[in-house]
Amino acid sequence: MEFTEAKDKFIQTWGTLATQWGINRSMAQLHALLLISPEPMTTEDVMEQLQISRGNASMNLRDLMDWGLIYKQLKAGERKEFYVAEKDIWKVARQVAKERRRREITPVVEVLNDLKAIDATTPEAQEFKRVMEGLSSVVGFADNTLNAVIRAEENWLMSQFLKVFR
Amino acid sequence: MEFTEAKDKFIQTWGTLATQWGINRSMAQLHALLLISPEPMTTEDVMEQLQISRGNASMNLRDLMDWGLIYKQLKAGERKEFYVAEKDIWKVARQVAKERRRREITPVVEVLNDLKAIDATTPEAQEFKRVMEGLSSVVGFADNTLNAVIRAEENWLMSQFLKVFR
DNA sequence: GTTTATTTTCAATTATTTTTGAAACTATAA
DNA sequence: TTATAGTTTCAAAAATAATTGAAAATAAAC
Repeated sequence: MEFTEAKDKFIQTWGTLATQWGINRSMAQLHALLLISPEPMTTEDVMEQLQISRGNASMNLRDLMDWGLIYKQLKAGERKEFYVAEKDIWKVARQVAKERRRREITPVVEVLNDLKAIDATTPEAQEFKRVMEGLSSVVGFADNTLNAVIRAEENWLMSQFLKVFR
Repeated sequence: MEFTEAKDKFIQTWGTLATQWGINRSMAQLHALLLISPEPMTTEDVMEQLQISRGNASMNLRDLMDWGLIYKQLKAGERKEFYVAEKDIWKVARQVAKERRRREITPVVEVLNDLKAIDATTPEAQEFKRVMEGLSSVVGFADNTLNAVIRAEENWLMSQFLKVFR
């Protein structure tokens, strides 16, 4: 396969995968592009490569910074801002795990805790409580797993352990 | 909190969470509703409870069956079809892990394998290859983790182990 | 066979999300 | 200070995804 073709396919594939996981395509494609770029890129660069507008680029670059996946870089004598992706791919994974946990899991854990506190008089309420308790444990498991990823660096053991389940 | 209120809050919360993970709201809400219902429900029942159309109900109930999260049930003497959710919450989790793996992870693994096979002549191509290899290992890790969940039943050890990282 | 109850399909509509682009803003340089 | 280069914002437009509803299909009952 041609390099240019491979690059396009990667950016495309990454964008599609992201969409299925609730992340918008431009954001994923920007990330993909910066990941494989050996050089820092300007807003102009990414706009041209992905054929997207300035506004779109600006907003999604900012979101990527909020997620801790890319950084702004200044070059001496240059007025423009350059962007570089975090290249340590495990750090990227940890960062994604961290953010999704914070934004999505934690709030749900709280709601579930509230919900399992109702008093179960009717059969419906009993069933409800049972389901809430079950979900709590599953969500708790997901939470632990994400934490395991987040702390994988400190826990060499973890990654070794998971290999067992190949 | 009132039971009816709790029920609504749960269905609402579940729908929102699902949206953030790329699953449509109706499907998630249908699932939530059936999960907490002690009795099998007809299409009419769910339409009324969630205030959605027949078409919407029909399509999403079918999707939920494709995901292996709910079952059709026939009642003697009744012409209508009844739906029940899989109530074993760990089975639900395994099923979701299984399906997402099959639909999303596996195809990406294949693409990445293709992409890391290009020959790296230019610095760009070298960087590209490096990133593809890194991503392969991360996606491989995700794959292993999902597999661990899928086989959790057989692997009591797994769940115990993850508790360490609480 | 026909009638009737129920489910499914899918084109059209509606809702939601994403993207655009130009104006407003910021900061550096002259 | 004013001009200039670059960035951000956000209302409007476009694209995408979800939902409706009525017609078609299916299947049980007669």
